[in-house]
Amino acid sequence: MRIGELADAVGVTTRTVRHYHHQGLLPEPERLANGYRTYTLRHVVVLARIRRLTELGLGLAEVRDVLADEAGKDLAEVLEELDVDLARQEAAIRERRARLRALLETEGALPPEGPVSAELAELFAGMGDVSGSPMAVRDREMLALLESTVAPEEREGLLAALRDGLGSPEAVARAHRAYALLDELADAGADDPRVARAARVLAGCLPEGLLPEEGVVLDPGSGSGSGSGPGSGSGSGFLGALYADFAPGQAEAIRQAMEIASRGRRS
Amino acid sequence: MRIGELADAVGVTTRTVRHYHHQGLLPEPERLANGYRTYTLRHVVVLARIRRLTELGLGLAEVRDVLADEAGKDLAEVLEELDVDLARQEAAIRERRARLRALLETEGALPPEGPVSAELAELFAGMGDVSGSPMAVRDREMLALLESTVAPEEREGLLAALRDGLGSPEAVARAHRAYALLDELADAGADDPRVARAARVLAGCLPEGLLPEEGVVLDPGSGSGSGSGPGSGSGSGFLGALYADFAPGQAEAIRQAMEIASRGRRS
DNA sequence: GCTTGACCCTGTCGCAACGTCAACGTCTTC
DNA sequence: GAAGACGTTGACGTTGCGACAGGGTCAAGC
Repeated sequence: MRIGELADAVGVTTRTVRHYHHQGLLPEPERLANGYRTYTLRHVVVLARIRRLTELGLGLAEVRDVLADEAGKDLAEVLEELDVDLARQEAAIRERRARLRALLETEGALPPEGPVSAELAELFAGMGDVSGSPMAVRDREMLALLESTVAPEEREGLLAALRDGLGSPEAVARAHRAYALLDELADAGADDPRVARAARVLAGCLPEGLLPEEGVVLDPGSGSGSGSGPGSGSGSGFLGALYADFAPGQAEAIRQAMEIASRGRRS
Repeated sequence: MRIGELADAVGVTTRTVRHYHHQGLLPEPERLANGYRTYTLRHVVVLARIRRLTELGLGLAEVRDVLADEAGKDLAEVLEELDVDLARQEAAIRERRARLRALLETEGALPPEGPVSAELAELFAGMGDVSGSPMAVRDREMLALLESTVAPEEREGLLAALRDGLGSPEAVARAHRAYALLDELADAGADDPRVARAARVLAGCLPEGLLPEEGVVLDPGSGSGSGSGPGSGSGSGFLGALYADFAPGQAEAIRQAMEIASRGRRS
């Protein structure tokens, strides 16, 4: 038998056969004078065994081990752990599919800020179209980001805080006003006279639990979230980038708003 | 923000970030005088979006397309076909796991000739331990091979034929006798006087439907199985290798047995 | 001023299981 | 003697990074 016949007999390509030779799975057969490999029935049997194993999902290295150990016994072990592995993969795929279906079935879960959870999509929908307000767009991006980076148990708190802050039509209207005022500060300095008013309106929108000092961690990736030191200002890291992304007037308004809100909480 | 901070914020490695740069998924940010990349909030947002997409199972190329198209619309299409793809993967894994469990739960399905179906394992078990007979061992290997290479609809016929030929204790005993006689011919020539007797006993074991002229195709991989020409003897291909693997006396006995069996069928 | 350690840079190899040329020899057949 | 189907070795491409190698840069402590 030559290589093509062997390959046909077992239903693989000649490339595969040669690959198995190269990997030491299938012994190299005798060669004819012209260099052609000549296979025997033994090779067909072994190749078919290799295929049965690979089709179960074993890697070639595992197949080699199984073949070398010349015993059916620890094949069982390999298959057991393979089953565990496949179970994990299956679970992973199912979870992905579940999320996929949730995304596809939820109206509004797919737009520009990328896929978000059904819950967040609902909150976004409640705010209506915000494409006219850069601040609102940025905010939605931030929320999408936070949702995906925050630990699962904190995620629920985040969503609760948002529902708290956007639950009523009046709250939504307040939020829109705040966004509008901040948008107006797009090229204002920190000392702009409009800053104070924007800060006051914004403070009225900040839901409890979203202040950086407590509740939901605003700095994804900071892990256990130990206090980031006193007066962690705008120097570095995520919060730094957050503030750096705002115009000076906007940043100032936000800082003031947070101060107002946290004073309100203390009282 | 520097690359490590960005990576921490989104929960990936710096290597991943650089990889995304290289693949054009994430735009290269400004560089500091020392060559360090300095990221902004925009990059965090985009990186998080990339992650959300990859975690759904999208490939980087698809993510790039989705990001470039700057629309949520055909994201839905991509996700739809991704779902189809995942469904196929999930089905494949489930089937493998089903086969795995069948193997692990079937006593005797794993020994030396490799994993075989539960049905075939049962037939093997019915024959008892054959490790003392090279012919029987070879035969089992052949059957394992055939089972795995034959088309599914022919497989049932093969198993039926085997059950037919090994169904009764007497049939099994006959088979053992035939194996023993063939084993004795291991180094006999084609003209050995014992050949005729072995052929007669063997002919009594051959189940109908296993003769090469009809029924189950003995040549796996020959596909539609058009007649392999007149007098397809021992020249080439699978059947050639099959006969080449026997000692001359054995091959002759088998040939005679098949002739006897097919004469018996014609009458 | 020097070391140490924690960062950053670019570039390359490795991984799994083959597919896919490339460039060439060989066998058969018309 | 030329075509067409086969065989040979060898090398690169695929996916999403991990793991080096072989360097700079920067802050802190001696």
